[in-house]
This record gives sequence, C-alpha cells and structure tokens, in this order.
Amino acid sequence: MGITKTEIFTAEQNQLAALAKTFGHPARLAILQHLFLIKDCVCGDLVEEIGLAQATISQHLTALKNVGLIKGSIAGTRVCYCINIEKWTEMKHIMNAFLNQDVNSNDCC
Amino acid sequence: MGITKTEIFTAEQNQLAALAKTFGHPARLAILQHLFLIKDCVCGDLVEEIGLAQATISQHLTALKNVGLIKGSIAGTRVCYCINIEKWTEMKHIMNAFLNQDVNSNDCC
DNA sequence: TCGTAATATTGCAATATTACGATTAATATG
DNA sequence: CATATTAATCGTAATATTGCAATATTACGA
Repeated sequence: MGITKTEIFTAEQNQLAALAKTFGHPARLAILQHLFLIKDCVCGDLVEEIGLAQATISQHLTALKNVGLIKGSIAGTRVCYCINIEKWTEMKHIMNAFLNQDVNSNDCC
Repeated sequence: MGITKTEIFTAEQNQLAALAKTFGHPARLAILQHLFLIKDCVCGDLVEEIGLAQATISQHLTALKNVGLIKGSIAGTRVCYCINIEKWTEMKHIMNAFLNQDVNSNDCC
C-alpha cells in the first residue's frame, strides 16, 4: 500500500529506519557533505551547487530538518543551514549500534 | 516525479543512498536483526516472526538480496537466508566513511 | 504421479516520494 | 513606497514503495 506498518515494529526500529530513509537520497547526502566540506553554514548556494530546482532543494532541506540533522537560521533574505552536531552525534550512536551487531555471526549459507 | 536524478550525483553518493534506502524500512531492519540474533541462517519462520504477509516478506528479502547484504541457499522446500558478511563489512566501511566526516565542523547557526 | 508445503511472482490498490513551475511571504535596497 | 531577492509552500505530474491476495513454482513424500 505504500504505507509502512510501523505499529508492528519497535520504536528503535522505526527510528533507525526513519534516519536511514533520510540518507536514502543522493541529494540529501550531497547537501550534508557540502555542509561538512565548507565547515560553515550554507546560505542559498545549494541550488547551483547541487543542480536541482529551488523547490526540490527546499523539500530535501525540510526532510533533513524534520529528522533534526540540520538546523536553519534566517539571515536577511537568506536562510543559513548547518549540521545539528548534537543530533548528528546521537544519530551516529544509533547507526553504530546497528552496524556493529555483527560480532561472531557465522556465514552458514 | 518519484524518480531520482541519479546522473547528477557521484557514484559514491548513489551507492550510499541505495544502501541507506535498504535500511529505511523497519521490516528489513527486523529481518537483519533476527539474522544476527539467531547467529544462523533463517529458514521460513520470518513470516510469523515479523508479522507481515508472506508475499511482503519475500519482497523485503529480495530487496536485501539485491544490495547483496544477505544471501540465500535452497534447502529442500525451504530457502535459508543469512547475512553476507563480506558485503556487510564493505557496507560498514562505506557508512562509517560518511558518518565520520564530521571532524571539526562548527555549529554556526 | 499426486498432494502438500514453502517460497517467489504477479497484479493491483493505496500511499509516498521526487521533481518542478508558480505563487506567496518576508526582507532588502533603491 | 516600489521593486528585487530569497526561500517556503502549493499544486500537480510522474514514478516508487508497501502490502496483500491470488497464483505459480519448486521440492519433497506417499
């Protein structure tokens, strides 16, 4: 149905899935990488940088804001975005807990 | 349009996005966690374990197989799945490279 | 071979996502 | 104040995803 049955999964599974889904589009990865690369906030130039329409970039920024990975502040006519370090760190812990569950698993197939 | 413009992104960005997208559904996380938990291959009991219809589970297994994170082998009428450790390790390297890019970034917003 | 069990595939409906043009709201600047 | 600039939002089209029933396939045992 295109609708995920979140109620049959744990809160942890749903949270991790939501974070992973956010990383599941190259434009959002490009936005995050650009933010890390310039080591500063980015004000406006993401549209030329990435090459999607302004409305589309705005949607991706909203998606990143919704999971808390970035935050924005208004600076005149522009809006500046930067990584939310606290959330980024928290996300890393969640991701690592999942990625590092593979101790001693055996390859039986 | 529901279609991602992959051609404007790097191969690395598209590859990471594809992996992340696979983790972007709680059912697929549940399948992977079950595989790690039992430390063996899983043959058939995923449907009762997870609580989605057999057709749906089969689809999620196919998605996991397509990115190479699991592999299956036929054992009679059943099919056994297990983690593909090589791919899992490779995926971890890719994910970690992305997650650990945050050295010295400053919180300017 | 026939029936059964397990899994995959197909077809479909509902919903989500991606993308963009147009519009709107807010703030600068002349 | 009028106009330009910037970004969010709206509306819409195209495509993708999720989920399941029905069906197909495959392997096994009687």
